[in-house]
Amino acid sequence: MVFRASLEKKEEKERIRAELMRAALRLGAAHGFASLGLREVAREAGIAPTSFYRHFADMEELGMAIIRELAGSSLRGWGERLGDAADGGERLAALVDAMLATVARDAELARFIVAERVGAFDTFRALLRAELSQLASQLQSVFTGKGAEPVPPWAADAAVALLCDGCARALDEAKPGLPGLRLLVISALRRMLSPGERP
Amino acid sequence: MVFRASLEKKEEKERIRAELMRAALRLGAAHGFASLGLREVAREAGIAPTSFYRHFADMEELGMAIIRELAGSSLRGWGERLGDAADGGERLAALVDAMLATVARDAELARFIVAERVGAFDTFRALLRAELSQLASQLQSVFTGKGAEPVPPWAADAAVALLCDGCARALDEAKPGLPGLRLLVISALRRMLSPGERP
DNA sequence: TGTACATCAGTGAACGCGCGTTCACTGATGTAC
DNA sequence: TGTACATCAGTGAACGCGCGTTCACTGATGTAC
Repeated sequence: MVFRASLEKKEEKERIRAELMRAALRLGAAHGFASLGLREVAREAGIAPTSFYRHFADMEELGMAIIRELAGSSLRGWGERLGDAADGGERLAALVDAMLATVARDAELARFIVAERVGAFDTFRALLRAELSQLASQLQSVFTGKGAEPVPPWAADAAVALLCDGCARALDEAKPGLPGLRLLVISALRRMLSPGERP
Repeated sequence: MVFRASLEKKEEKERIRAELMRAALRLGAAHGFASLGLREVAREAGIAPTSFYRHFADMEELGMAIIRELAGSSLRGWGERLGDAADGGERLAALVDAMLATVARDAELARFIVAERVGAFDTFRALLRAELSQLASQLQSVFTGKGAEPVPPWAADAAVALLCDGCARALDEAKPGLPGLRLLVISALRRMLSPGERP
């Protein structure tokens, strides 16, 4: 009973903390994260402005939590999908599908990732670069293992950049389910990662 | 005399207008364009807050002017350098050098371009996409003309994305003159645009 | 078991401050005749 | 040439408003004994 009550209290705090992150993503997708105010986010999350401080010291700390927790788990999910598939072609398709699934399921988070990756906030760029470099490492090892010619690190980095660009383009598509973009991104990734392959 | 005086007055207005754009780029590089206020920009430009309205209706209009005038002319410059060089390898080097020259000469503008290309402001994204798609068209025609295999449009778009990613990476480099990045970007562009070439 | 105390998430009042915008005004320059 | 008027970039005062932050408080939950 004591443990249960304790869990409920901590869960409630965690719920509000998550709500603050969601509120920031929701508002940030519309006007940009940099333009958000603490009061604006608290209002959207349904709490008093002063309660914000029970969870984060300021907006920058909130943004860092979004990157480490929400963006990080999404990007790690992409990497896992990459390892699941069987051969090279399927692996790239699985990776792109994971990316497109994030766009479909959580467009606000996807916008945050592609925007802050190159935005004005140094801290956010550094954290996202660290997350994305892990994906590049996975790409490199997965695609080097099978073929003759090893994938150079710069090609893996370029592939990640192409994936993020595809993510940004998917966010701007009028019809989200349009299959054209999916194939274009897969083609670009294949060209970058397996330049020696010819049909 | 009448014409000369008229020119001087218009030149002075143009000078302040340009100063407003520069001030916005300077401040935006530090905190993000979306976070900028009209008063903050006017202060940085050395004019009274109310004078801002003599040039732009609001911050969005200022941003659109930055894209159309400053960013547009820089990007058109990249495309011109692309046409100048002789063969394929030199052309890519010239393009990347033009991009790196923009980073060196005007890092604030470069940051604005790469950030707003994928930022939260729909208007800015659309305008920048239009500018960059011209560069993609030039890439496609230049690299299709010479070889056997035509460059598909998606590869030209991907090359532009790689160039912008290289621009963002150059902005984050501690040592700006470091030649390593230049070669990496050229390699990625070559792989994307001439997949059939083998030494 | 009950009692007394500690912890801590959420709150409302209050603060000083900078914001975007309006308005009427100044003064230099351009135009008409 | 001079004179009278129009234009218009820049300005300072003023407005109401939302901001970030502080503070002391409430009340539910956890802990000690």
